[in-house]
Amino acid sequence: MRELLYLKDEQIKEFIEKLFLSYRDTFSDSKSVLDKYSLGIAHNKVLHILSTYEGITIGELLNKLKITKQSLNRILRDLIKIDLIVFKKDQKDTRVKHVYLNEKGKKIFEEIFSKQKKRIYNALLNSSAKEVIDFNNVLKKLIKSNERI
Amino acid sequence: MRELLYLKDEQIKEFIEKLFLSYRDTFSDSKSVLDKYSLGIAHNKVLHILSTYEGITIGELLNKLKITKQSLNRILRDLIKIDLIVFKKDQKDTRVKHVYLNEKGKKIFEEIFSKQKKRIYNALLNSSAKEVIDFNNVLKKLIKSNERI
DNA sequence: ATATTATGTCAATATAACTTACCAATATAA
DNA sequence: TTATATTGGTAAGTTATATTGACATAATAT
Repeated sequence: MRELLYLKDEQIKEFIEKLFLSYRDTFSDSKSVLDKYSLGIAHNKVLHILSTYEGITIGELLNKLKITKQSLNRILRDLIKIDLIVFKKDQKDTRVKHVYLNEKGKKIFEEIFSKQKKRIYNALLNSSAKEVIDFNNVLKKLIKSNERI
Repeated sequence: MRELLYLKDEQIKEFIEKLFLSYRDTFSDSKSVLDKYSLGIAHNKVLHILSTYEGITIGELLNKLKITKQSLNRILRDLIKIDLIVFKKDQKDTRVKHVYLNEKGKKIFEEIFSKQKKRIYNALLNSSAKEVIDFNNVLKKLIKSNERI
C-alpha cells in the first residue's frame, strides 16, 4: 500500500463502515436461534469462544472478551441455568476453573453457528483463494497489537 | 474459493472472531475523545454517517442504522443540545428533514475519526495494493447478502 | 503469617437499544 | 375534498449489556 499514498479519508471511512456492517450483520444472523433459547449476543460470543477454546479459564475468558467479571458472570450463570456449560476445577490450582460446553451446549452452538456460517461461507465461496488470503491478512493487521481471541 | 472446498468450520469461526475484534477495537479507539464530550458509540456512528452523507434525511438515517426512531431521536437530541448538527427542511416536501454537521460537528468528528483512522491506516499501509483491494472485495460480499439469510 | 491471585457477588448506575402507543404536519390519491 | 399514507416526534416502560466500587472466599505463593 506504500505505493498508494493517496489513501483518502473517504476510503478509510468506508472501511470503518463496512467493518461495522459485517460485524452487525454476522451477529444478527443468529438472532432467531438465540431468541429461541432466550439468549443474546453476549451468550453467542461466549459459546463461540468455548467452542474453540475448550477448557478455557475464567481469567482467559475475561481477557478475550474484555468485559468485567460481573458481566461475564451474568452470562455464565444463564448458560449454567439452561445447562449448556460445565465447570471443572484445575487439578493443580483448584482456584482455577475451566469452562466447557457440554453436549447440549455444543449442539446449540452448532445451531447458532450454522446461521452465521452461511454469510461467511457464501462470501468466501464467491471469492478467489488469493482474495480470501489477502482478506485474512489485512484483518489480522487491523487487530494486531491487541489481545487475540 | 471454489477450489478450496475444504473450508473448515474452524477457519470460518476465526473469521467471525476477527470481524468482531476489528469492529470492537476500531470503535474503542475513539473512546477517549467521545468521553471528553460525553458522547457514546451511538453518537460516533451517527456523526460518521453525517460526515459522509451530508443532508441525509431522518428516514435514510434510520435505514442505515437499523434502529428505531426513538433510539435515533435520543442521539439527535444530544447532538443538537451540544450544537453539533443542524436540520434543514426539504424544499419540496416539508415533512422531510435533512441533517447536517455544522462546523463544530465537523471539527469534533474529525477529532474522533483521527483516532480510528490510525488503526486502519497502519493496517493498509503495511499491506500491498492488491491485498487492500481483495480485502475490500470480500468485505463487500460479506455485507451484500442480507436477503439470503 | 501475610500477600497475592482467581473467582464470586451485591448494589447502584449507564448506555443503547427495544415495544407499544399515540400525535402532528404534510402530501398524495380516490 | 376527503381519505389515506408518509415523515417525523414523543412518552412510558422494558431489556440487554455493560460499568464502578466494595467486599468475600478460597487457594496459592513468598
